[in-house]
Amino acid sequence: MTKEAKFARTKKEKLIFDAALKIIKEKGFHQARMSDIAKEAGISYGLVYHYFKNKEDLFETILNQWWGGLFDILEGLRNSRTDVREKLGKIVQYYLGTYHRYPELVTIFITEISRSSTNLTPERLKKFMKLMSRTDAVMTEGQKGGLLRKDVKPRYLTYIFLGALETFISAMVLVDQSLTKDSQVGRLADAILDVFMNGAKSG
Amino acid sequence: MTKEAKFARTKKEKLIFDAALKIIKEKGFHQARMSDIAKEAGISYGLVYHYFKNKEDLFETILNQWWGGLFDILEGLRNSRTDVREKLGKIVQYYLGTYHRYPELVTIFITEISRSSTNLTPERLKKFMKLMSRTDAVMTEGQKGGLLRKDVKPRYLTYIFLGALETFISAMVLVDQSLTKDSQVGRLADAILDVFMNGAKSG
Amino acid sequence: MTKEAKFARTKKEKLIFDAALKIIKEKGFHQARMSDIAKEAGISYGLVYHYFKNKEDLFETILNQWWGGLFDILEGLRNSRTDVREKLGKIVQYYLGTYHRYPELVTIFITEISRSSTNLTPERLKKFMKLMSRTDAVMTEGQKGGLLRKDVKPRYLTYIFLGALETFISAMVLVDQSLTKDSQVGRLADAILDVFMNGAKSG
Amino acid sequence: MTKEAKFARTKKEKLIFDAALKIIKEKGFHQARMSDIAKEAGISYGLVYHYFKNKEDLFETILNQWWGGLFDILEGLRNSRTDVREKLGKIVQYYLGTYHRYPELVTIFITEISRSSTNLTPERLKKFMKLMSRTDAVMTEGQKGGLLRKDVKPRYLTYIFLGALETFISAMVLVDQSLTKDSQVGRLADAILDVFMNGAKSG
DNA sequence: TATGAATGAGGGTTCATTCAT
DNA sequence: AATGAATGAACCCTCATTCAT
Repeated sequence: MTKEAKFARTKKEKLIFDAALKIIKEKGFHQARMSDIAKEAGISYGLVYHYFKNKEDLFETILNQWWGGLFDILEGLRNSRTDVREKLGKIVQYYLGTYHRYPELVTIFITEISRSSTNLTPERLKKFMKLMSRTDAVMTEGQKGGLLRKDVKPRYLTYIFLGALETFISAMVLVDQSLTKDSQVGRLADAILDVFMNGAKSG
Repeated sequence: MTKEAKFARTKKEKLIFDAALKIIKEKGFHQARMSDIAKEAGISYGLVYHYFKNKEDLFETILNQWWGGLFDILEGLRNSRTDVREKLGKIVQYYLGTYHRYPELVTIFITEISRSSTNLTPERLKKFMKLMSRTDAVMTEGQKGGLLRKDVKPRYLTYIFLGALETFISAMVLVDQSLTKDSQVGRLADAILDVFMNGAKSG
Repeated sequence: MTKEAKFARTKKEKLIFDAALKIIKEKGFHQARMSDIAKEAGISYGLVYHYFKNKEDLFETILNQWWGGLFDILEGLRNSRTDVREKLGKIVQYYLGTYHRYPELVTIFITEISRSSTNLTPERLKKFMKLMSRTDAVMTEGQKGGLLRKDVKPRYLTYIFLGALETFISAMVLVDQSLTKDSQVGRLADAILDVFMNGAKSG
Repeated sequence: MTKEAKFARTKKEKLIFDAALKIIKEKGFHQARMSDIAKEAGISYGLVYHYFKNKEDLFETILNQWWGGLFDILEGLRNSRTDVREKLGKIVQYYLGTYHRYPELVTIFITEISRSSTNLTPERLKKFMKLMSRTDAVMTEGQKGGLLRKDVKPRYLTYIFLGALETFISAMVLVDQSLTKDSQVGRLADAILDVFMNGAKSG
């Protein structure tokens, strides 16, 4: 089952979805105009409202696309026996992998949600907090298992880990770098993880 | 010379500046209304235009306040002989110290600029790139001096370092945590730096 | 010949008609949406256009249903030899009787047409004027026959008579009162007529 | 204190108020467009929103103008010792007098409120019910004092009285009749009252 | 300096109507 | 007959900016 199957019941819906993705990435949530999206999708203005209740609904659909996949991953980590590094690797892979196929989706998440408190409805904050606490759990588990240092709060490790990961991606966005090969994705994931685990220090 | 002196030629100007800071933090750049800012400042909205050319000008002034201080620090690092860790510490201190005194300013920078490509005018992108390359230089220097690992591109180290730092702060913003004591600032700075340098791994 | 037969050539047509009646009563002419009507009728909204040219046509059909019956009555009064009170009684009975069977139809007539100049197309005004002049004729006849006072213009008597009648009904609508028994209708008709003829004064 | 003083704090407000009155009379509440009102008032679109929060607020202001005066009258009747006929006369005079000076205001009340259940918000229904019960009280008092017949419910008398009055006026509106002389107002009032009290019957 | 009235270009949303299937 | 996707003209409301006082 592809990711698209989750939301795109019709071809037009997918068309609008992708157009919205592009426009929001360019202009941000608030600046994205419905008319821009319609034009980008090559359809009439009113048709957007045929498929989505309103702007908010369209945006929520987009975000849920991201959150859905992410929570699937996080859920999978809960009962998994793999070690911390591998678990964090799964998270990195979700970010990078999704960026590989849906660059705009990841960009929107990072720039419009992960940071901007402006767009944080209570509903969104709740999801965000869930991401944090799930990652915390991985960190705590790592500390208990003796793999992660105990002198730093798990929440702080979460901040640093996710921050490194997200900024990495958003910086790539700025210079419009795309991940065209799967090997690239793997190497980047390793770099991020390795620096997080072993530090930037040499030796 | 105080930071205020750089821009606040008059008391009213400072009043507007601070009001804008607060409103932009709450609502974001685009959502911040001039009338909100005027109301917050306790003046008529016509007067804002007496002191600032327009919305853009007001926002640019605010951002320059941040950039000015940051570039002062980065400039100071160029010819300094201190080691890498200390140099990065200076950057961390600028972020945290400014957050201590001007929480909104740092928040705005991180949420509205550092990530959001939406607000990136060419002018702003230039400044952003300068921050990147200056930090790159520190990393490169660290690699040459044998202090930083050489198997990761300096630019990548920059991403990870700044990302960890910025997300740390923006996450604190979300939970509305403030840094009331200088000792807190120091400890946080150490934690961030230590994890960046030595990694999250125990032992 | 039933009233329905006048317009409802098909079952679907009747379905739409009744749905429109209900929706218009609830929301008024302009606020009634074609989609509401279709949904109420349980059909697709495209089909409404198969049976009625457009919104205006549908509404006109509804109003003609009312006017048709009313003019039948009024026509019957022209050459009738019955006295004034009985003639006015026939009018009252048409209003109350139709309200009994088609509450919405009467409501719509009173609220959307009888009063509101908003919805008055020249066509409708013409019909309205016809009602007035026909009632005038009854009043004039009553004056000539010595049954009605001559010191008040027939037109004024018409205003007062129809006004009392219509407000009576529209007020009942407000409190959602329905006429479930024929005896009720008769009593109400008597009350209205009696007050109109003999006045509210005691004795 | 003039009626205008109650609402029109500024000249522009009055300008908008009068323009709205005219447009609403012509098109009805829902069909009245803010742009029409602005154009009619000879001002820019946005200025309407400077003086009135929104369409609803503007319309409410207009209706309160009517209700305010009417309730003043009704309140005055409560403790008054004058007889029923005179009390009802006061009500008639308020309607006709206001129509004399503000034809649109009365028209709007009758066509858009008194009848149309479409526009009846709970707030408005409350006011409407107050009018009814206050008039009921006058009728009841008349019955107790032996002046009005007791075989008809007070509420029914209210319906007939107000209905006659309102239809009288709305019919005048239809034929665009205006009351230019005060003497006309008095004579009409007498006619309505006399028919209501003594009936249409001759002798 | 200071005020807030005034302007008008947008942008979100609704809904009657058409039309391909 | 029947469906509902598709269109686009309206219409409400916001808000940056200007300007007379």
